[in-house]
Amino acid sequence: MYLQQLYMKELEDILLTTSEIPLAKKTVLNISYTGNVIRDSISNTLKPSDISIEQFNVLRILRGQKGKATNLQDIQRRMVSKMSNTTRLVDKLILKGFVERFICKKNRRKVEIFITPQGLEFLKEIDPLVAEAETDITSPLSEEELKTLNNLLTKLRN
Amino acid sequence: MYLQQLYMKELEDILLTTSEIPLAKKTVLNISYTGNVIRDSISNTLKPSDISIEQFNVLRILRGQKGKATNLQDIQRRMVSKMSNTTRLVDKLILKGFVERFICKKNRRKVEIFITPQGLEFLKEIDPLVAEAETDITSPLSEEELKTLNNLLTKLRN
DNA sequence: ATTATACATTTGTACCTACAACAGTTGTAT
DNA sequence: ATACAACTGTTGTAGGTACAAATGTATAAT
Repeated sequence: MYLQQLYMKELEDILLTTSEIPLAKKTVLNISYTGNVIRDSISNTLKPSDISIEQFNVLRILRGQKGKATNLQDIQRRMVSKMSNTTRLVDKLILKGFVERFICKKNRRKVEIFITPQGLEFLKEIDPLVAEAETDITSPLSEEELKTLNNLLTKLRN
Repeated sequence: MYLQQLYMKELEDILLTTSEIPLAKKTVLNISYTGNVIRDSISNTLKPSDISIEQFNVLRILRGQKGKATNLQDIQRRMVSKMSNTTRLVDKLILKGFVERFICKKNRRKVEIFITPQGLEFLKEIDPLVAEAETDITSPLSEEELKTLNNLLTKLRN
């Protein structure tokens, strides 16, 4: 806790200096840092449930398919962070009983992945916890500010 | 390339929907995703020099010390992302000859870490590349917009 | 002086990411 | 029909992250 506070304080200070650091560098740092803070927060929320953010995201994507077959490429396309290895992530979800994997009959190169009832049940339990964390994270900003922030981030990515 | 574009397009679509997703969830997703995009960009910039973002950040911190001794805690405090293991990062920088490590004589629990002339030379070469990437990333936004973005992110973190 | 406590770093383990090499499958062009 | 290229997923390796336990050192309490 002590270390964490010191560390935050130091970076906060850097990010508050209007000058000194070029604006471009400062912005890049600020987004990266905020992203990490958010990641940590969500990660802590999920920790008691013994699941990583990555596994959680895959599960949510599968639920979104509503029973339709999903192959690895589909999953990768929908992920927030690039996934060079969805294979091994799915392996772990299979071990937990949250997911099933079959070879696609129409195209044997593909694998079809489904969420199990246990997977759905699990998601149902942690969804509200994550939603709470999300509103908690964004609570310092008004609705108007959040909209502006979203617009600026989207514009930044072109 | 093909996959990458599809993937981006899909998330971009999600982030452009004004409704459907709660604003808090959308914002969290947007910041995380933008952070990843930035990370990838910087990472690609550093790739030809065979150094990771993390190692690069440690080197920059050491340079900032201007020859003063730096221990592991100091480094951790200044890092953008939490570092549960600076020891092994430093190990790799030592192997590359960019850094030296000594046991602190005043307090033998501590280690003192210094950047070597080769480390400084290396930084000098890649600094402009990184700066260019940073201005490139932020180029879609005006100076005013960047300032607003920084303020909103800082406010979000309280 | 001895013991307990805090500190600074290292080490071990499990998981994730990036990249490259590989293997099996499919589609296609001749 | 065969050869070749493209597709889909798996596996191996190197680095990074999070957490907990271990090691060695310094400081405080008694």
